Amino acid sequence: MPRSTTKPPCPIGRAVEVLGERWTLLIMRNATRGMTRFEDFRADLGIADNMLSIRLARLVGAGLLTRVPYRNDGGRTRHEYRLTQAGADMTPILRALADWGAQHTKPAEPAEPMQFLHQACGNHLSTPAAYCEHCQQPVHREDQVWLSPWRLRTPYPLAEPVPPGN
Amino acid sequence: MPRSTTKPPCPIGRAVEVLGERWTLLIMRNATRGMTRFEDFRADLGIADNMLSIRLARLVGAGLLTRVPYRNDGGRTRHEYRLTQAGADMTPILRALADWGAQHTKPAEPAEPMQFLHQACGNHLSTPAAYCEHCQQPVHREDQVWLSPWRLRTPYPLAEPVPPGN
DNA sequence: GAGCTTGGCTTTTAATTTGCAAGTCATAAG
DNA sequence: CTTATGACTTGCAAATTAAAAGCCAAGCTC
Repeated sequence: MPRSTTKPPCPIGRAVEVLGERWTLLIMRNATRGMTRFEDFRADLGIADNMLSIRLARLVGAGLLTRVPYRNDGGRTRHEYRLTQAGADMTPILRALADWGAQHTKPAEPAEPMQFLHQACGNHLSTPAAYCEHCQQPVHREDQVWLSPWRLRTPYPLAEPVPPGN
Repeated sequence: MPRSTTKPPCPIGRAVEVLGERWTLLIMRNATRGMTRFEDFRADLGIADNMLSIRLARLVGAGLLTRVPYRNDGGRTRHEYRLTQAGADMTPILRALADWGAQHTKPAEPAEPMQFLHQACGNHLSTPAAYCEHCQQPVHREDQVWLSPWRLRTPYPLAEPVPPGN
């Protein structure tokens, strides 16, 4: 993988460089759920153990996870992998993936849907929508523009989807 | 890639099955920016053309993009790749990736930051936070719980990050 | 009007990544 | 004493990705 332009100016591209390898998002999902141990990741994901080693090392190197000793086996110290702040900050990404997956894909076997709840009251947390503080209102997709100054000095609208009927 | 459990009960896992291959997120980012043509994707991403063929075909098959004819070259019809509704619904994922990338990674060369604006007024759109309609307030990470019924019948809190000082 | 370029691919072959199996080392369990 | 567990590492096969070349029709170049 000769990453021609590493560390591109686009933050989405940079996020994908760190998070876009196979297994990485699933490891971070499990870590967010509270999983910390090598063997638990291996068993839950069904990932090959050498791959898991490499992925965990990369995530530690990238600062999303950190190795915390939890037992001393004679000469060898056992570590668990805990989220750093950068790792914890992935929750909005995971939430967005979950919402998309729930809306646009179906499980092989019917399953109860995943839910996101407010601990205090137990009610559902609403899907986060873009919000304009200035206008004090939510803004939907077709009313937002993006600005990527390294490509274009002016804001551009998002591509409109083709209407359902062809 | 012997995907042992395809179409898992977890919507994050299902989203990753569709979106998690190399290049896919970047193709969808560019499509969201209005890119539609094979040659433009190829040139912008630096992806090998055979890979691009395969990825576009998979995205069309998965219903995120659709092929729309735009020219008839004698025997051959040229198509462009346009977003479907499912593809357009990826904006929150891209937004979340951009926010994370902006906060936790740095470009090789300093660059003006990417911005998300309200077309009507030109002001910034705030980062979407989880919101509890019932309590009428935003809910931060440590006050939310997730429920994944196929794993556990009770809601679980999200893992806390280790504090910065080791 | 012969030749070059463009757009969108497909095919072949090479490099890289992933997966599987086995090995290691030290403590714990039976 | 034997087996199991946890967290790896190493070696090799299988799958995925990349690089390169080829194709085909239209359009443009001189």
